[in-house]
Amino acid sequence: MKKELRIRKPLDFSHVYTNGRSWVNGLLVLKALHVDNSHESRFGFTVARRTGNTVVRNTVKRRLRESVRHTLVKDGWDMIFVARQKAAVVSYQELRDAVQSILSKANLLTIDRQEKT
RNA sequence: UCGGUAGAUUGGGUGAUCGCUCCAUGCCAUAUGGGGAGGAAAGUCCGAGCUCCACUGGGCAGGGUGCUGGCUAACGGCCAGGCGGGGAAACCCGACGGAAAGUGCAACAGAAAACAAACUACCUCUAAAAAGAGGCAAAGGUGAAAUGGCGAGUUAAGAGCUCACCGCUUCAAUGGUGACAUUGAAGGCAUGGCAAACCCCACUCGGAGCAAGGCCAAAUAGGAGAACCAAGACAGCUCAGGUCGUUCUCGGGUUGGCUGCUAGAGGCUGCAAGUAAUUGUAGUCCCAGAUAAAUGAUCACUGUCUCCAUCCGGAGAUACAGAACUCGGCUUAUAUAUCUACCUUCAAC
RNA sequence: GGCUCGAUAGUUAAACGGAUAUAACAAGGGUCUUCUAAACCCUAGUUCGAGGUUCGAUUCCUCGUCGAGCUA
Repeated sequence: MKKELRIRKPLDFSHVYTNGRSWVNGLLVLKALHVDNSHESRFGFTVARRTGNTVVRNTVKRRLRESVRHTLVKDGWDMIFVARQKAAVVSYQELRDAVQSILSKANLLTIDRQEKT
């Protein structure tokens, strides 16, 4: 995922947390805020310290990033995925299904659900 | 062999597709090539480099280390040795200076807990006995710890009171750079324990940390007037000295980027010096640089181990853990697998 | 990233190296009461974990675990 597509500033994070809508799943929490349709959507990932040690947390983040990369989403949103504690245990496949289901619940997927190549 | 001890290494591999990040080259919507976690990257327990602040003198505190010799940039690290303890042995462990400078502490028990004393006893005298006076500290019991140990002599009974051996202290000689060891002589029990209690002695330590520090951009009035060294700061406290300034009146704003940043007390191989830690020298290599955090995801084949199965094969597991300025150590966590050297109480051959 | 602290009943705290680890509140049981409250009595700690010093450790030292605070 390119640097421009990641949410990087603490100000942006707190902005989404306070003003964005949220959806919940068994594994994930999604916070999203509509900004502007002109540019692509940006993503942030949060894994709490109690989830596990650094290796586990990094692995969860990488899997989340990878599964979002393989999913087509609408433009113009800032989204933050917060991993819950169960997300450290499950496999990549389950995590990816969770990401897709929570995005469809939020109605942020494009109609064509095919993977990017 | 089993079992054990010490040290070292390893920390799965190959390929495909799709990505992330840094560097180089060319081109500027991108392409090609190359690099991309560890032995502990961890804990932040020590030490150093590097950067800024302080660096004028005096006084008083405070921290650290603690057998000896060496290594090192330095160390609380390492190597070698001494002493003490543990083990049958290989080997392992040790905050291992000072208690004859001073102060303090030792609950309960016990007669008595540190400087002298005497509860039950033992002996002598007065005496029928009880009791009293004196001698003594061998035996008893208490306790974590009890005034050298053991044997003999002496004695009213006993006792380093005397003697032999052992221990202790002092002195001398020899060996060793030294810690210390060995030998000899003398003393005649003085000098109990605790310093991870205060403390004394020797050596040593300025403070803060890459969010250090530097540059740029943005923003802004980086200012104006009055008074004073009274208070404050200059990084333990204090005195003197110096510097910054401080107080009152009027009046504000920022949290981005670049750099530091990776060629170093560097790695690997050989040779030489040294018991070793380590050092010297020759050749060769360039080996992460992110900043809400890169080093990944999926698939195939395969290595190792476990279980199931007559076989073909199948299922499961594959540790601890993620760089954040950089090194040298220490400590802690760690599935396995491999190699080298050594030991022999018991058991088997 | 760096620095500095702390951990004791369920909670908040106390403790001179020597008590059966103390107090308040909470919880449970009992006494009292027709019942409840109040009052009184009783119960419950691996002193965060592992080592060491010491005759003896909550206390002193070392290592670890967890939790706070400060620092731009």
